[in-house]
Amino acid sequence: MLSKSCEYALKSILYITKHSQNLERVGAKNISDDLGIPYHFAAKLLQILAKADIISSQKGPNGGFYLTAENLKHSLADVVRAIDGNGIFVNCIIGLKTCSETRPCPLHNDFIDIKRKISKGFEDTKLDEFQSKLLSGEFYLNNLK
Amino acid sequence: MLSKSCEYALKSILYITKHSQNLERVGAKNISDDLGIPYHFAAKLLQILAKADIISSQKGPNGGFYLTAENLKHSLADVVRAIDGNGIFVNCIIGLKTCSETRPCPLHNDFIDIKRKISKGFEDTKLDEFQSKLLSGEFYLNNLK
DNA sequence: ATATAATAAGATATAAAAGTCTTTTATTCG
DNA sequence: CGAATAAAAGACTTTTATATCTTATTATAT
Repeated sequence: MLSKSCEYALKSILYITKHSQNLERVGAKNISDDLGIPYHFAAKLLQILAKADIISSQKGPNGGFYLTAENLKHSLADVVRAIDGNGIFVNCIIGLKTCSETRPCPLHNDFIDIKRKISKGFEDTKLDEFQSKLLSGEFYLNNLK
Repeated sequence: MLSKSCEYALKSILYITKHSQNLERVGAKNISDDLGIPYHFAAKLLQILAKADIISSQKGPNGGFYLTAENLKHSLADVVRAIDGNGIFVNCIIGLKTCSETRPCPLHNDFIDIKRKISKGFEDTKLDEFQSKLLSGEFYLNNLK
């Protein structure tokens, strides 16, 4: 469904959303340790997200990743697009490049609605609305604790 | 979303469904040529499907792959399960092994319905009901013609 | 018997994804 | 200023998925 990289990126941004209120910074090390993502791998993904303006970063002591009001307006779909591209939202289910409304594959009609639902699922989840939900603590982000 | 192998398998079974009425046989060569799947790769996938009793096969001259009434009762979900497993239907969207109803990840509730829809999409498409639809000819199975 | 075509196994190649390591740059703070 | 910190950047390796090819076996039709 999603690449491992994308899963990691989503977990990471959920982690930052939860652990960074009012511009508080979270280090790549914490993210990597708590979520069980290899450090350098996490760092790379965070850099991509920062470059795409989905998260903010600060170098140096007490530096780390954080979310501005602007950042918090992003949806999870933005994260998916930054890492995996938007194939999952638009590509033909059996991988036909020429599949379209006017030249549909046999499964096209059965899956347009499903793809719309997937799209909506990621699009509707904006980080700011999500933050309070995350803080409630009834959700789990890793496999260990 | 689906692995390339799974896309190929779905295309192949749709091809057989369309080109094999009443136990008529379709060669792996035809499938491979018409769908643009490397011959030996297609053959391997078809063997998996045959072993899983999703399609039937016949060796020797005029042999090939075909669908019995029994085979035609299968859904596309069976094909997906035979090739990719059922992860797409049940796995956590961010890959948490411990994600469940009682220990949900932050996205769990947003995606249970979507996963159900995906499941239903593949499950509802039984080959027999599908055959007439395919024969109408308003659907396309390859990128070329 | 011979030709056909699936079945099977395995060698090899290529590409993409995942993971690791090292160096550079920006920033804070003593 | 200089040392420490932490992100940025990019090179590199490993692993996994995909693809290609070879060779041999088995079943079946004519």
